[in-house]
Amino acid sequence: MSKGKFYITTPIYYPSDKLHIGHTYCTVATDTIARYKRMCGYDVMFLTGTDEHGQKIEEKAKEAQVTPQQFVDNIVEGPKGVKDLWKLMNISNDRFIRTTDDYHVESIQRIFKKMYDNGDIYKGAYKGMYCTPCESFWTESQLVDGKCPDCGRPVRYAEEEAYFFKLSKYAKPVQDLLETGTFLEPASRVNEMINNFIKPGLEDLCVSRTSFKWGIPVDFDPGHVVYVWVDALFNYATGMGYLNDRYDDYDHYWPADVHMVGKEIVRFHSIIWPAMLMSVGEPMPKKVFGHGWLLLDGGKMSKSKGNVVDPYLLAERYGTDALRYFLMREFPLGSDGNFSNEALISRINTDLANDFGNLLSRTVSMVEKYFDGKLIADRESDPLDDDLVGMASSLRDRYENEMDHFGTQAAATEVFKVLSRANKYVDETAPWVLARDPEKKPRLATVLYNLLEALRICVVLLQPYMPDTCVKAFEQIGAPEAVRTWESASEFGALPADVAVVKGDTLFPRIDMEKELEELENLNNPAPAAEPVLPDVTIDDFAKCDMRVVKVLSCEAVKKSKKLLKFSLDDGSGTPRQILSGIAAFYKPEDLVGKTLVAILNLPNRKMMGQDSCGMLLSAVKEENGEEKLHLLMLDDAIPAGYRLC
RNA sequence: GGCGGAAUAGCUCAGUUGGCUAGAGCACACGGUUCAUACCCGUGGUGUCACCGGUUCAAAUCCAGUUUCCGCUACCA
Repeated sequence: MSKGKFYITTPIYYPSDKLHIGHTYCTVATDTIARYKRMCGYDVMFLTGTDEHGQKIEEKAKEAQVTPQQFVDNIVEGPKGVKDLWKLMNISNDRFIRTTDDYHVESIQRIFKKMYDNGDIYKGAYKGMYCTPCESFWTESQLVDGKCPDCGRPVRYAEEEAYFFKLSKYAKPVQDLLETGTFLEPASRVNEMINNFIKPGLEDLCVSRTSFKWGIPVDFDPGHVVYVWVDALFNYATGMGYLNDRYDDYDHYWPADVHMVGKEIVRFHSIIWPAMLMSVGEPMPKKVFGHGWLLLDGGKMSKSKGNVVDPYLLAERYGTDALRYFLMREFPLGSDGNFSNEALISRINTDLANDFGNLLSRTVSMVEKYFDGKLIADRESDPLDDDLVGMASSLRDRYENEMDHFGTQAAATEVFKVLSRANKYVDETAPWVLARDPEKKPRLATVLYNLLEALRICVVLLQPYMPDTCVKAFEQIGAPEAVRTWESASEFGALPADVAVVKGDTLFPRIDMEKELEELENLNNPAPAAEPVLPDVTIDDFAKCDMRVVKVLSCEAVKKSKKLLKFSLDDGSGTPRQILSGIAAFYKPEDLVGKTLVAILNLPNRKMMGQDSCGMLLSAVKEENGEEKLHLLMLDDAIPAGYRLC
């Protein structure tokens, strides 16, 4: 009965922080595909996990004053950790690999040795500019004014003994792999990889470090730890038992059918990973699929921007299935999508509550009302039925077509076209009119049966998206296990003729958009504790500040600086005063010319970017959503320059 | 700087190899309906298809150039 094996993976996530909606997106996408394949009858293996080594985690653990192992244990296994999140999102992974698992560590050591023995890993020197206090290497381009970008101290040229992987040796076969077939999708990424990396010449890859300890030791050379990408990428193989005894289905599942990855790591999966597999003589995965990102307001989600979206909050508020559906329906997998609360709620209301939930509700209600919950077996069909029956019968084919190319968005759209057609069918057939005439009972039963069947087929196909909701829907329309299958989705008429329904809870309650957006806003931005008022000062202290009204004579951006604007100001003295202000992110220089502002004049002069700044412009500042908001104090232009504030 | 992508309705986007009066969903307005979750059904579009040339019987689609945005990547006084 099995159509063969299907091995699919997510990237293994880096647990230096809690995961956000972006990680959730990737994992839900992989899960949806995995569930789809299982439903089709494939022997599916779905692997996800965490990539737990590296310097950053070592540092984070140090900050938190725990061991690195304790640190990652907490984020992976702890409350609201990675595993909890996947449980909440109803992720159906068959295995979960942690790169700190014993078997993985042993495998990696064997793999490293294997590549060393066959000459693809050799000892060399890692060269670069080194900052001793930070224990970090920097490339020339990372340096700021020739100094360490972290601490600003001088760096020196240094060499560190390290192992290298002969990536260059595999440039040609990797290029061939990328250029032939459909190894890397979307195809637009292929050119990016070839033009940016392969054509300019691949450099050998540094695969060991001595500057930190939190990693897998190179067992034949103490002091070296295996660098991330060897450690991380091979999880896809070690998780199946490659070179370890923990699992023994590597031969069965390898090569992977799809590695789902974010576009930021396409490079590692489409160049380095194949090269390393070639080195150890293993077959290539069949496909790497680079999905897009969820953007917020058109920009990348990032912790420093403070705009990460919390999947826990959304799933708990709207339900896991609603969130899953939204993520899969709103954007095509290959491109970026804009996430917004408004889009989420709108999608839930229109698709799930109005079209799907309400159709189920009205259909089941009518069967209860007109037939006491159990249809009679008599039938009377009508040409009015043909369109709906035809669409529902052929839905599986259109859906399959899309799903086989990761078209989760398009496949869901096809399903909803049928649901929408069914709503129209209710209107066309007007069952409430039929119900008034006892003679029309067979016709009425036919109409309601057709609706239940259309629903059933749609629900079968929605299972990969919304597993829990679909079970509830099946229960309501009285669909036994046998008619919840992939096979049954292509047969219109699989439900028993005298099917009995059971009205249940509303699947998706409608959400009041305005109210909800407001509440979300409050949840995400808990009214910040008003900044405490500073300790008292005396009137004399205040009087020491010489604050004056100034007029902007000219204003220009400071070259090479992202933040600074250079002002020439009329302070009433007759000589222009120069002040530099770090507000370029908030104002265009030309908009400020002629404005009336306030400056403190008696601050010590200060050099910025080599230029003098004589005083400081006053602004109103507040931090919102982790983002600084700033407004210059602007006064009535009627106030002349040089007036003092008191 | 190099390579790539994008620009279509108020919003989000479809539009395969050139071929009917350029489409969908959302939002909005009006009408219908009462089985249903204030839901559903119908009707409603004057869009310079970013701009400018060109090829063609015919261009949102192909070609050259321009602008803006984005991605990957490199680098520099």
